[in-house]
Amino acid sequence: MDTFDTEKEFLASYNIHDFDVPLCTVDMCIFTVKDEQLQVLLTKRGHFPKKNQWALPGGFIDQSKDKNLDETAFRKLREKTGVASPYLEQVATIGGSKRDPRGWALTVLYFALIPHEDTELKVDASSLEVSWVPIDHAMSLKLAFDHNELLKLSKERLRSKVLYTSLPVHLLNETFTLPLLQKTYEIILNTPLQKKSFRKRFLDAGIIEETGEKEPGVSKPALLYRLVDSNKVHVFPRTLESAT
Amino acid sequence: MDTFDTEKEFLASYNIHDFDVPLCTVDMCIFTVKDEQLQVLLTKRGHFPKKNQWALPGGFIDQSKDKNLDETAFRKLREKTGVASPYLEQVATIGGSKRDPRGWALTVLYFALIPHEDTELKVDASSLEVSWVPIDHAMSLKLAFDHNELLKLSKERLRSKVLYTSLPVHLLNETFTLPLLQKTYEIILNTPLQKKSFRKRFLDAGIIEETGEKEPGVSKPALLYRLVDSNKVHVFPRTLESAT
DNA sequence: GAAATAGTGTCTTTAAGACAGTATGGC
DNA sequence: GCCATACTGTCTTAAAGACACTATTTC
Repeated sequence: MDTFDTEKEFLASYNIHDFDVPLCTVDMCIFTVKDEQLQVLLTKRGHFPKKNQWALPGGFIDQSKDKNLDETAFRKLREKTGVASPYLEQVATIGGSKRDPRGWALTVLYFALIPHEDTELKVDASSLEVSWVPIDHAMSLKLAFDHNELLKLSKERLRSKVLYTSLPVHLLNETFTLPLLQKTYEIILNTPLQKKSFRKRFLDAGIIEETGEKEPGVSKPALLYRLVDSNKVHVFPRTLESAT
Repeated sequence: MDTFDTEKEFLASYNIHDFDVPLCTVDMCIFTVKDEQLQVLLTKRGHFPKKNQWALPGGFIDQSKDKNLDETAFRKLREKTGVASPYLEQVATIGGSKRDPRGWALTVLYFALIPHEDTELKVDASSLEVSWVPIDHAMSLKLAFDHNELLKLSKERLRSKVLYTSLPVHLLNETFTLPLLQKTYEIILNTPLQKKSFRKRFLDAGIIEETGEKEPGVSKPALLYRLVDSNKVHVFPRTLESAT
């Protein structure tokens, strides 16, 4: 070892294929709220392995297209949904010898939040079908690889962060009403919330502002709000007391 | 594509070396509190690339030894410190084309918390030196690869979780006093805390119990406590109001 | 005016911050 | 008894929960 005098010499002789390398992918848990339900995007796999099984969308890093990991995730999301500006967050990285029949495999799991109105589902070459699936139903399916586990991790991360952050805003359109936002929280947490404290929480935080418009509806119109800074996630000083 | 009729046929012809694969490593940010300072373990690299530079300990997945990613992290920690039961948590996974001269490289970053009394630093084949370095000093060094960035991420994750969890308990021995625990929080957060609320927080949470022993000292001895469940991290309902 | 939904007033509860006071050990 | 440090009492403050109340729109 280290028969090299300089880093340049070392690099000239280095070949990654001399080593055992794990299979390496990015998988996405893409969430939206649609028909008063939290839903996740699933694809039916078009190729081996696990051909014809439902799975989370994902795939390999493209070393020529992706300058970094986040770009891989953005690309996957765009390929399936056409959405360009989601909320995106890493959940975890799972690796092991048993999770993929091809060998030691590692996947970087992301979750994305998008307003479902923005999406136009695309069946690309790698999938036979692409569909929104209500989360409880998705969990009851037998997904490919360890994707049931990945989905569970993502759902738990989402639920726990919803208790103390402004994340669900990213499931709505750019302008939204407070009653709709509260409803979105309630759907994700599966529990009713107090109107008064919910409104106070957001209004005191100074993270939203009135647009001046109102949402017309069947009764009294609600004020429309937008985020003051659409890239910032607000962390509240206390968690909601939510039942499970 | 898909000239295969069965998954078995597909797998028989699959060879990972037919594809562009990223370099894949695990890096560790190992924290302890020693001499009233938050310190991190650094190693001076013994091999190319970045030979002779200080870096976070880390290395490749060993497909024969490591059944999953966490085992790689545990193994790395054991190799450097001899510690077998740390608190271990994934921070993030960073990947990109520019971070390693060998090519597109991905690293799974973990942080570990250990009581420094347990450690026996080991200079193994891969490093010339291994040392605890106070965090501020470590950040001022020019570390190998993007390890300054990895260190910053880990430090921020630690600081933010210390505000609402019981994490720092894992920096202490199995039995500890509340004044020492408070001191540990204050060192990490770099701010004094209120004694009364700090004690109430822990005692009301029901996560620690008296051992019946006392810590002898220069004045009134403090009661010794231990964790009721040493594997559980407690999440408090509110964050501490800490200045930066 | 009735129905429906948006939004407010106000009281309670919980847990943190501030800070002064008491307790208990070594010497 | 004195010092140092551990521990407690008690008041204040911030933000959530409960829930009844008022406001504004469509019909």
